[in-house]
Amino acid sequence: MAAVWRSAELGVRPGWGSIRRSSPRSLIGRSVAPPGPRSLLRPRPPRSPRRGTLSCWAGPSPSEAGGPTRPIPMTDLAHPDRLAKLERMRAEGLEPYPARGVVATPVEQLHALAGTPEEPGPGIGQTFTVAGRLMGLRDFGKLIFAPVDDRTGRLQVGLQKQRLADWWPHRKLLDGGDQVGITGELGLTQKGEPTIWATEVRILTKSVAPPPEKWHGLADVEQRYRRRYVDLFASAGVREVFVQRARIASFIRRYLEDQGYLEVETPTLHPISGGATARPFDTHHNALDMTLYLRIAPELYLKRLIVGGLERVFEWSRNFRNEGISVRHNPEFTMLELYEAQADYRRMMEIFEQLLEGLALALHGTTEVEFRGRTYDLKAPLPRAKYMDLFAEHVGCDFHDRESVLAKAREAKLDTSDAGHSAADYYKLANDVYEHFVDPHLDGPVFVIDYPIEISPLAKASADDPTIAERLELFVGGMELGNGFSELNDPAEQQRRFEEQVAAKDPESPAEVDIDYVQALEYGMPPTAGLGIGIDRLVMILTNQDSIRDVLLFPTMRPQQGQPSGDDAGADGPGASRSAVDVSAGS
RNA sequence: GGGCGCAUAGCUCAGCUGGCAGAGCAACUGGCUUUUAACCAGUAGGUCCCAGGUUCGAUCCCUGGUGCGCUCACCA
Repeated sequence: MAAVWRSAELGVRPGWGSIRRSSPRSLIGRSVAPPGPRSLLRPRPPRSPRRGTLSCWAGPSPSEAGGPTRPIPMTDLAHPDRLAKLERMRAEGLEPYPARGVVATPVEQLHALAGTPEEPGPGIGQTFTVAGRLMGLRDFGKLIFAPVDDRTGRLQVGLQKQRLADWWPHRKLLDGGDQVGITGELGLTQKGEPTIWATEVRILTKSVAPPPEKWHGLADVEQRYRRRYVDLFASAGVREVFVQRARIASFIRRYLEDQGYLEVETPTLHPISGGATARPFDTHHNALDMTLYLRIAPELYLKRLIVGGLERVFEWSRNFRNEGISVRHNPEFTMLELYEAQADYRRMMEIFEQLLEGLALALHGTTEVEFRGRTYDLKAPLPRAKYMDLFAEHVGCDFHDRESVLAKAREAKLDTSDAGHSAADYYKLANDVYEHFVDPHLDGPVFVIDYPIEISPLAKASADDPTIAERLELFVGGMELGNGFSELNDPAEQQRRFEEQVAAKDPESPAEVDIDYVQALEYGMPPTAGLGIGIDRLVMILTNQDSIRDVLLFPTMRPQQGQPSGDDAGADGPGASRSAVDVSAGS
C-alpha cells in the first residue's frame, strides 16, 4: 500500500493521506481518464467513487509535472520497493527513464568474440557494451554476476567493486527486470563463462513491476496470453517460437517471389462476405451508412487479380471468422492464399510439398518434425488419398448410396432432418458423414484429393468426372493445414452455383450472389489454381506447439473484470442483413 | 452453448477430517570477489477469485457468479 506513497516520504506534498486510505495502490494520478485495466492480475471491486478523488489529483499537479517529486502514476503492479528505488535514483541524480539508449553489440556476437577457454576469441580483453534486460543478480558482496538478455541471447556481466568505484554505492538500485547498458572488458570467468567486466553501468529503464519467478517464468496460461510481453522475456523458449514464425513467413515469401509471385493486399472490409463458409464479423461504415464484413477469406479478390493479368499472386491474409475458439481456432488467423494462372491443383500440391519440406529442413535440418508426441515426415512427395476412396473405406458404403449414407448419419447421431430436401443438403450431410468417420483417421501427412463437386462451389470439375472437383486438402497432425483447387472460371457455372447456395436458405449460406465476381469471370480468367495455407497451424506443426494460442502473440481473450461481454446481440437491427455467410470452397 | 477441472503472497506452488495462512523464488537487512536457479542468517509481504448459505467457527462444505484450461459441437 505504501507503494505509491513512499514518494510522500520523499517530499511529495503532504496532505494526500486521506486519499491514501481510500485509494490503495490503484491507478493514481497522471490523468482522470477511465481507469482501464487497473488491476492486471485479479478482478477488483468497482471503484466508482474514486473518480472524483482522482480528479483532484490531476488538478494541482501540472505545476509539478516533470519535477522529481511528482506523484507516480502506477497500477498495483508496481512494487513499493522498486518505486522507492525510482525515487532514490532521482534523488541521487540518476534518470530512471533516460531519453536515449546505448550503442551495443548483440549478445550473439559477443559470445563469438569471447570464444571458449580452449579457444579464446578475438574480443577477449577488448571493451564492449551490452544492452538488454537484467535477468537476475547474484551478489557476492564485492562482486555481482548478472545475466543480461537481448534479442539475440543472454550474456553474463560481472560487476566488481574494484572496477566500479564511483558507481558501487548505487548498486542497490538495480533490480531484476531493469533495462541496462553495461560497458566493460570482455573476458572469461574461471568456469569459462563469457563475461563483460563492467566499468560503466547504466540503468536505461527502471522496471517497477517485478518480473515473474525466474526459473518457471509465467506458468499461468491465462497470464501468459494476456501479458505476452512478460511471457516473452520471462519464459524460456517463447521468443524462439515467434522468431521461428517470422522465419517461416520469410521463407515462404522468398520461395514464392522466386517463383515469380507478386505479394498483394486486398480489402479486409468486404461488402459481401465470401470465399469460404463461415460466419463473418460485421461492422458499420458511418459515412457510407453500410454494413461491412471483416473478410473470412481473400479468395474472390485474388482471383479478380488473376483476371486482371497479375497471373501469380499471394497474400498474407488476416481472416476473421465469428466462430468458436479452440486449441486450433482463433477468431482472427493468418492464411496464406496464392493463385497461379496456367496451373492446376497438381501444381499446388507440388508447391505445398516443396514449402513443407523446405521449411522443415531450414528450421530443423531434417524433414521429420515432432508434433504432439508423434513424428511426421514432411519429405516430398506426400501421400495422396482420394476422397471417395476414403469414404468407402471408413464409412463402409459408396458416397452416392443415399440409403446407406443416411443410415450411417443416423448411426453417427448427425442431424438428418434436412437431408431429403435438395441435392445440396444431401451432399452436405454426406460430407458430415465423411468428416465423422474419416477425419479421425487423417493423422497425415496426407493430401486428400478429388472432392465431390457439390461441396466445392469455387472449384473446377475434373475433366474425367464432372461429379469430382480438382481439389486438395492437406492434413498433418490431424489438422487441416490447407486447401486448394483448380479454380472454376466458367462465369455461368459460377453464377449457377452461387444461386444454388443462396437458394439453400441455410443460415450458413450466402445471402447474396457476388455479381461483380461473376462479371470478372465473364472477362475471362485463365485456367488457374489456388491454394490456401493455414499459417498458424503450419507454425504449430513446425514448432511443436499444441495450441494455436502458443503461436499467436496476442490470442483473442475475453476481457477481464466483469466487463460487459457478448451481449450486443441486438446491435444489428432487424434491417441489417443477416450474416452474409458465403459460398465457399469449404476451406 | 454442454461436460470436466482449476483460481491461496509479486511469481511458482503446498495446505490432512472444517479449528490462528505455509514453502521456494523475487523484495528488504546483514555476510561473502569467479557464480550459473550462487550460498548463509534474519525481516517483511495475504480481499485464500467474487457474492450468498451451512456452522460456535469456512481457504476447506453447499448454491450462484466471474475468469481460465481441457473436451464436445461449428469451423481452418
